[in-house]
Amino acid sequence: MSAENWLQQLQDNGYRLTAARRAVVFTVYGSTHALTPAQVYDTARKKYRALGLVTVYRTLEKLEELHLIQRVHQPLGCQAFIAAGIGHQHLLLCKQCGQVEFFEGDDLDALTHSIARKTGYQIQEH
Amino acid sequence: MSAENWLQQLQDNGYRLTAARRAVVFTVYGSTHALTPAQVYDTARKKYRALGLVTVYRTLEKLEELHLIQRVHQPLGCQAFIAAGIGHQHLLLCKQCGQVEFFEGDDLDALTHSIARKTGYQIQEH
DNA sequence: TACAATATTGAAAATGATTTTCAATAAGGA
DNA sequence: TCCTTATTGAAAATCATTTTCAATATTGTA
Repeated sequence: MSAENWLQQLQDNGYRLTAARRAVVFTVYGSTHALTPAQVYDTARKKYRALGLVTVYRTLEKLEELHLIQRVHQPLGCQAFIAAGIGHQHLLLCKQCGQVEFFEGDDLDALTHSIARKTGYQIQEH
Repeated sequence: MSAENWLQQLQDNGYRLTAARRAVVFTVYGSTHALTPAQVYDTARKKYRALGLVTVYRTLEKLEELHLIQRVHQPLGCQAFIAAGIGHQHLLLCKQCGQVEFFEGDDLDALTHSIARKTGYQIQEH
């Protein structure tokens, strides 16, 4: 999955391709770290100066909707985003406190079941 | 560990005992769910009407400092708190994205090691 | 290629949560 | 009881996010 592919998916879903969106897509796609909207803004503005912060928020919203990025919660400022679907991801979600944890790897099913058995957590999503 | 014990710890650490703090302590201590500052405010004000939201923030801050409560990240509004140290808790923390997950139970050590081995996550805290 | 319909834009204003400031008050040691 | 000083709540300030809106740019169609 390439950055161009993300743009293609935006277009396929009826969204227009603009310089602003390209800048945001290439920024988030190219990062290995979770980025806050402000960080995306700062970085993407190096590619496209006229970019507005509002547009960053709106584009991230759409990328999340298409499951191209994943929302992640930081200990402090909260709310950061990172490219989704890198590898095969497993997600543990606590329905009570809302915390999530996800792992990459292929043979974690037994593990998650084990955790569910031992702790009472239910595996809600996978 | 009782609510009175929390008050004692506040006092032992040089903090004064006030009606406002008592209301906050009893509220958070008595909840099995993670509560947002606003929720703590609403509930605690039933015990002590004159309570201010600002004081809730300040008291939560101190309780967290003393490790009596734990900050937890909600999917949406973020920032909620829950009593810490209920049972024997294990905490998984991802240093990259900042997400945490904690479990109760006693025999998860083997599990966390296993997870660490399989996923490359390092067990940072316990 | 030119046009027209309309999605998208950035700026500014609005909102909502959290933090800071400050003068009045209350806790707790002497 | 008195005195020092930590704590208080209200209001103002700050910061992130969302909404509003008129100007602009994209894309399908001719």
